[in-house]
Amino acid sequence: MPELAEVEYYRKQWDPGLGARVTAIRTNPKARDFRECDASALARSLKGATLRESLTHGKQMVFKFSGGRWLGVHLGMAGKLECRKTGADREKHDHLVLVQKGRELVFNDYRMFGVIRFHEGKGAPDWWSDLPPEVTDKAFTKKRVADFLERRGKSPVKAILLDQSMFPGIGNWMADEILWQIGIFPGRRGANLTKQESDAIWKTTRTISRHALKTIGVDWRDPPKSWLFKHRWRDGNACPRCVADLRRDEIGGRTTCWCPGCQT
DNA sequence: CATCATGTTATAAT
DNA sequence: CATTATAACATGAT
Repeated sequence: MPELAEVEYYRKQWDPGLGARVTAIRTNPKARDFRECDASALARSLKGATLRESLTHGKQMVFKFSGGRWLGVHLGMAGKLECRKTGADREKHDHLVLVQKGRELVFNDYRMFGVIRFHEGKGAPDWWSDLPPEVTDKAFTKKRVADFLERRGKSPVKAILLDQSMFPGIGNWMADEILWQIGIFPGRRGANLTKQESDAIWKTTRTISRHALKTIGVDWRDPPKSWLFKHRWRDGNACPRCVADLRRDEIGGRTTCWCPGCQT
């Protein structure tokens, strides 16, 4: 479910635990989410540590603890973070629970496409420090986007927008929204886009990301009704901007919603 | 029972 | 070798 704004929303769910010690850990070490780290070593190390800070980067999150302990969380397709009061019911797919006084910080992920990472050491781990510039950052430039469209020239632009090495945090709904707002058909090949279209992808990626962070990212509030967002779920829904009915097709390996009237 | 889901990646194909 | 397409992952909703 989560793209960059949803990830920001979930990051904040653990804010009540900032400044507090972790008194105990519960893990489900068999969960696929632990395929990149040792769940029992993580549990041993985090017990007694204090949660200091949390950050997002695209779809990635990191929770920093006292003693140079770094907990990485990727929500995959169905992961979520919750803060529950002590004594709340345990749920079926709670795979990591950080117990604090009066509360529990829970990672729940029924599909187990998420990833938990852990690092102990002074500096940031590679999985955090080696990430590409965020799309809202100054370092995310028109030129980087233009060069990338060229390099991925044979791919449909929809697939290019989903590539996390250039567009960290962009997912299926945001990619559709970007192309719909500009009026580009998602199946167009990267190399066939004009300079104007490339610049528009750069700009619209940033405006949509910023707006989503200010709405969904704050309190799961819907983005503006004028966006494709709320209209994209059923084939045949009317385009909010023209008379055409929206279509859903598999483009770039993912179900894609687009408007045959607006996107060419 | 078959299909689909806001994600990533190992492997196959070009 | 570099890039692109496909299958697989695990579970639940429709």
